[in-house]
Amino acid sequence: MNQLIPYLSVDCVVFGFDSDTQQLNVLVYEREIFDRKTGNVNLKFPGSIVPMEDDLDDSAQKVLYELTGLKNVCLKQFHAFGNPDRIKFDEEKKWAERHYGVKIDRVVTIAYYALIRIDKQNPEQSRIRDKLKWITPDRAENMAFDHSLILKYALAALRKDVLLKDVNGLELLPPKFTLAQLQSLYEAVMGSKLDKRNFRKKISKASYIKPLNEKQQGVAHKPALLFCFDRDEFEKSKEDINTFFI
Amino acid sequence: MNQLIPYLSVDCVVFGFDSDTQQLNVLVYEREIFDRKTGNVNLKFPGSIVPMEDDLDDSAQKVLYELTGLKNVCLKQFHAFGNPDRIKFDEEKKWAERHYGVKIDRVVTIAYYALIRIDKQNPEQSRIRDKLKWITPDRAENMAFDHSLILKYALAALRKDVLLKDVNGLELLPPKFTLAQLQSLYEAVMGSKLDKRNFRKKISKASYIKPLNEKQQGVAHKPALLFCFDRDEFEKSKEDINTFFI
DNA sequence: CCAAAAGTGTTAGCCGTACACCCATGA
DNA sequence: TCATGGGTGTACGGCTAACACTTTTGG
Repeated sequence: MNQLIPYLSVDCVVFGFDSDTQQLNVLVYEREIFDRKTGNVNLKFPGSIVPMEDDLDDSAQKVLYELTGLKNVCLKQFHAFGNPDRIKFDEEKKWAERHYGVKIDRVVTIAYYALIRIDKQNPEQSRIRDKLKWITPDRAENMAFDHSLILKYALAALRKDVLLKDVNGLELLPPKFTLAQLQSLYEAVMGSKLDKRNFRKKISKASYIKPLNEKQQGVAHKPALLFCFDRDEFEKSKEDINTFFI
Repeated sequence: MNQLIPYLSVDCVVFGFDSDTQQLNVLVYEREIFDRKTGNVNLKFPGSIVPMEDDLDDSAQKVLYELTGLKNVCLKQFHAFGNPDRIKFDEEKKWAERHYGVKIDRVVTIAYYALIRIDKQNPEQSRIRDKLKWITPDRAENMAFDHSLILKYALAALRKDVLLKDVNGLELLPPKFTLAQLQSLYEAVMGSKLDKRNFRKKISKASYIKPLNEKQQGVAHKPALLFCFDRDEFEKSKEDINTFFI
């Protein structure tokens, strides 16, 4: 028997920021199914079918928890993908059927992005599972289903949300960070270079980014002052946006 | 038999702008079902269940076409609403079942907003059906299902998209418009007052808003110069956004 | 003492903001 | 001639953008 209405799933584009390479990364799940070597057909974003009784946001949080052991992660729904042909091949359908144990012809997915810290010291991070790995967005062509498209949308949504402070990119940084890390994060998200002095002048006016009395340690150059992020001040500062771009 | 997976629907929040009252309006469908007089429980946004073989965006376009006779309307998906309890009452379920002819326990809806011109001269507008009416957002408390919440999200999404030029508010104005109309549109969308002279200075720098050699007629005051909107210039001008709000 | 990244100031032009009066038209 | 909304300019302060050298540390 074929299904009569589309299945519903959530998929999570998990962003991390690697301060060493100064690049955004995304967490992908590696399926070991096809031996076609074209592109990244074995890579997909982690997701799951939404059970009849579960809320969408809860489903997404659950996926994240199972992957990373993290709770209360910054998670944002950004688009629903519902092209009837988004599961392109029969073998994809079979994979999905094996994976979920139901017969599947069509799945509409609600996509979320999440911001987490890539933090090798953090014990919770060790829960990031086998079969999951970080890749950079430019290596994400030709993923399974329409997941390369989902990533494009996720990046655009992240950029938009950061521009309007709908989300805070600082979720991607460790609790104590340097201005250089912060700048390279903004550069990675916006996809453009910024002037160091002008950037610092601007940031010094942001009440929600606060200097600590603490410096970097063990670096072979002048140690940088560490800063932290004040969530409450950030929330307050959102109200000041009123000008529009012509 | 109860359903095993959620139904999927699209709902459309259709925005229009009334230049006379200088207010945003939304198009609502009036159900004549309940005689509870609490709030607007009989008002909902037009929508439909998504058939197994239809694309989400196409479904939304179809809903709009059936309502207004308009094609190629500016239409933007902004959020999926999937709380398992969003259809709150048994009588709501029964209404939905009568309306769609299937047994319904849960519906996840993908919400779109659309921008159309309220234009009494336009013959296509005459196709706006009985049972549909324009109301202002502040009169939309307590609508059916979670539609009051959907409206809040729609307004926020519209504001955000207009701020970032992801969408053009000018879709709400007639092809030839005055700067006063344009200003009151921006004020309505942003929810704030703007200074006339400063607004005009800003607009005069926007390459995509072009003066015509034509004036208002039949008004009991100095007739205003008419302007029009250049879609191509608008698309080009999007690239200039690179600064972020601190 | 060398390499590496941190940290810092000035200038010029542009943009946002605040503010008040005359003009063209139809009634 | 009056009521109505259209249309205009200026000055100030703050922001953006462009640009290069000194400082501190570990190796």
